[in-house]
Order: sequence, then C-alpha cells, then structure tokens
Amino acid sequence: MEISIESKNTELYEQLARIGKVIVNPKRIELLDLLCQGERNVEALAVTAGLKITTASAHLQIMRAARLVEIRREGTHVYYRAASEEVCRFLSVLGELARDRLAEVERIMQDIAIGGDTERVSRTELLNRVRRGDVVVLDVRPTEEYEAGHIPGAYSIPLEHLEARLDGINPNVEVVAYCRGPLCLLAPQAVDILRKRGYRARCLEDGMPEWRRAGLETAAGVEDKPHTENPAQGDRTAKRRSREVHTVASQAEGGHAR
Amino acid sequence: MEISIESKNTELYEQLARIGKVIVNPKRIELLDLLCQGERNVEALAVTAGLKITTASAHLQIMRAARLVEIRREGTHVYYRAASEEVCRFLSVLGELARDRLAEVERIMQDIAIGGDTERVSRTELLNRVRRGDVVVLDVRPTEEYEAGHIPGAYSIPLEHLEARLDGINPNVEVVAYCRGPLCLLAPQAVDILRKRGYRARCLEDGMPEWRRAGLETAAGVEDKPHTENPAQGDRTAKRRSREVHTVASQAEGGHAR
DNA sequence: CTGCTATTCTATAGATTTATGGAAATATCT
DNA sequence: AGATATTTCCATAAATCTATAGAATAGCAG
Repeated sequence: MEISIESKNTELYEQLARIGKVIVNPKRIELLDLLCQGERNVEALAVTAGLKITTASAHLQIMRAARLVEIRREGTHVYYRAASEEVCRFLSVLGELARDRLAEVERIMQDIAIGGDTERVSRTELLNRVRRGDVVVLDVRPTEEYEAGHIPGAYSIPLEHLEARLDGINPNVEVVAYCRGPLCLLAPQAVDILRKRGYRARCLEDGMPEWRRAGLETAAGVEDKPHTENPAQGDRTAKRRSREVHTVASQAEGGHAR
Repeated sequence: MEISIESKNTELYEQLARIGKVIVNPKRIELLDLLCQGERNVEALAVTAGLKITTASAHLQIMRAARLVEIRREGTHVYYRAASEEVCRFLSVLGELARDRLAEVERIMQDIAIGGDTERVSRTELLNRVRRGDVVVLDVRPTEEYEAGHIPGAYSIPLEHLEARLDGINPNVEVVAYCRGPLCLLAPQAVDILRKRGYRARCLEDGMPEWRRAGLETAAGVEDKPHTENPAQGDRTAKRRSREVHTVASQAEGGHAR
C-alpha cells in the first residue's frame, strides 16, 4: 500500500545530514557563529575567519544550500545572516553538547580561565545590578558586532583595545564582560586582563545570542558615550562613530535595561 | 603574552566539528536515533539500519570517537548506547531545526500524515486522560525498544503488526500512538491506518526520548497484558514474552502514570 | 559603453570519507 | 586447547570534500 516507508525514512535522515554537512567543517562553524552576532558581507567574514574570499564564498554557499543562512543584496555587496533564531539556538546546543561530552573543550575553557574561578554572572543578576548601577558592562566583541546589537548600556571595548582603555574604567565597580557566547574566549580573556590590573571582573553567562534569545532588550548602533557624568540624550540608533568611552562612571542609571 | 588566542579558538571549532562529523552521515544519525531509544548490540543496529556489520561497526567507532556513544561489554556482545541525555536532546534540536529550515522535511512529514490534521496530543493531556481512562496508548516501535523503556500502561504493537491486531483495540476510545520522536514516521503511519479503520486516533507530540527527558515516568520490560478485563498483578520488569495484547479494555486505571 | 568592485562559478590537485571484503582479536563453550 | 561467535582492524576502490587560482557575472560610477 505504502510506496516505501523505508525510503521516506532514509530521505528524512538525509535531510538532517544536510545540516550536519555545515557543522562538519570548523570554519563553517566559525562563520555561523559570526553570523549569529549579526549580518556581514563576504569579505568581512573571510577576513575575520582567516579565509580567502573564494573559500569563504564556497563555505557560505554550502551553508545557504542547507538553508542555515540567508542573504541580502545591497548594491554589489552581499550580506549574509543566520536564517533564524533557531539556527543560533542550535549552535548553542551544539556548544553545550561539546562541553558536556568532550573533555578537550572543557580543558580549553580552563586554559583560558586562568584567573581561577569560572563563576559567571547570570542575566537576571546583571539586569538587577545594572539597575542599581553597581556594575559596568563591557562588550568586548569587535565593533561591528557591537553595533549590530548589544546589551543596552554596555560599553564597546573590543578585546584588543582593552589594555589601552583601562584607565577609563572605574576600579571601584565590578566589571562584567560578555562576548559571543559560552564558548567564546573574548570575555574570559578580558576578565583575565582586568583582574591582573586589580579590577573585580567576571564574565556574563553565555553571550549576546543567548541574551537576545532570552527575550531581553538589545540596543543597536553606537550609544554615544552612555552613562557619562552628564547622561545626555537618546538617539540610540545613530550610526555616528564615537568609539571611545571617555569616562566610565560608576553611575549607571536604569531606563534602557528593561 | 598569550601563546595564541587564535589557535585556541580554532581548536575549539575543531572540537565542535568532531560532533558535526557524526551527523554528516545519514546512517550515523539513524544509528544515533536508534540508540536514543535504548541500548543495542552491533548486529541488531546493523540489521535495523540496513548496514553490513563491518560498516555499522565503523560508524559506531566514529560516534565513539566523538564521545556521543558509549559501550558496555557483555560476553562477546558489545552494547552501544547514547552517552547521555544531552546527546538525545541534541538530536531533537537537530530535528526541530531541520523541520524549521528545510521545507523538504516538512513535505515528507505531510506526505505521511495523509489523514489530514497533524494535531498531536500533548504529554500533559495524555497523562490526564490516561488517568481518566478514556484513551488507549500505543507504542508502535519495535518490541526491543518498547522493552528498553516505554510509557507506563502503553501497549506494544509494532507498526508491522498493527493491522493484524486491530480487533483487540476498543473502537470507542481514542487511540494515541507514539514512537521515537517528532521525526519518526511510525506513529503517524499507525494513526493513518487506525483512522482508515474508523478509529479516532492521534499522535503524541514527540516520542519516547522527549517523554523521558521531560522527567516523566517510564516502564521497562514487558507489561504482561496490562489493563485486561482482570487487571492482575505487577511484575513489571519481567522479561517474559507475552507480545500479544489480547484485550484492550477502555479501563486504564491510574497508578503508574505519575 | 567602460572600467571597477564584490561575489560567484569552474576546474583541479590533494586529502578525506565511505562501504566492504578479509584478517585479526576477544570471549565463550566444549 | 580447539571451535565458534561477535566485533574490530586493515586495505582498498570509488566517491566526496577542501582550498584555491582564474574566469565569469552583476551592480555602480563615470
């Protein structure tokens, strides 16, 4: 009666394997992770992941064939992005699984978190403390990713500029750094640097994609000098450059964070 | 100062790709799905997945290298099992992602669910109704999987025997069938058959692994003639064969379900 | 139209994966 | 110990994947 149950089932597993094909290659996982931070064009992705453009493009085609990423054309540029939240969630689950199963992953995480304790700040704790103003939130991802979406009130200090800007950070307040997610090494490194300089610092649990997925508010673009001595105005989506955080006051008044 | 952040990061993605390697091959996904139902030895897995023993063994070695499965030796047999619940959860998420992103998957599901509506019964609804006794629960997976763990009170009628045993099922009660999970085709097919014969029938949402993961009670081994006209005794873990469900009464008294 | 730029397509050499026979290893049973 | 059964290891041919150079394509600015 049925044509072939067997073949339907085989076909189903073949479809699942299409997704496997994306995550069988480390560079593709890296690209996907990047795309979960926000959209990017081919060249930017290639540079960040350390690939030749043609190679990056080839990888992206494969990811597109698996429908995990989508594109938006703008003039001669092609911007790639994760096809849905579900894709980023999958990546998180993959990370959790790897951490659960592969001792090597845990070891790498430990190698980085030299500072000792790996305790992280929960999202709810962060929200509360931001509202009380007794914490400084640091987004240590590249500027592009910060601009594509960040925790409201967070300062953008990409890891490579952290040492140079340390003196702008109030040493009397605990610093909470965050980055791309639980497997991203940027925030743990930032915390390590901060602690060596005498700051109290911890990482946020997870990173930006998980924050967004938790339904919490995000801000886009540049926040011009948020939380300076004189709080100033809104215009939160402005794209004006103002990369420097001149003053980092201990006063973080609520308002945007929820 | 740091030896190489870059290399640490690359190494991390390489670790994630180890897991990707498992799910890049459809047969390995099938094996993993099978293992999420319960442990099995190499030969049983090979037969069920339609593989030569050596091929199956090779696949299993790869899965073992990725730490997604573990073994238990018993005499000359080697029993494989999913290494943790996390593994099965990952497989579920993969399925959800595939269904979300790949139209082909949705199409296949529709092809099977010819009966029209694809509405499924939730776990909580099922629990309530089992307690009220106005539902018959059918486990349509192979007997081995039923014995490795099933919903308490469910009857084991592997799909291929369903037609032959239809007359044992009370036509006045709705039937709820379940199988391996949301992408498994056994239960939808069972429902199709049942409806054609005039039964009211629906699928359970998801399947056995999700049920277990939800923390709900499971039973192992053979339930000898549960819920017959004379309810009889316990001895729920007995391994005695008693595959036939002679009478399927509408009376499903509570007690085991929760 | 003519460059110019960003991206994709095509071709290819080298590496990897797959399925599978046949040998080897391991445990059990006489 | 020898025979048997289950599983893994080894070798191999065919298929696939990877990175990349070079050519082709498409939007944009003159």
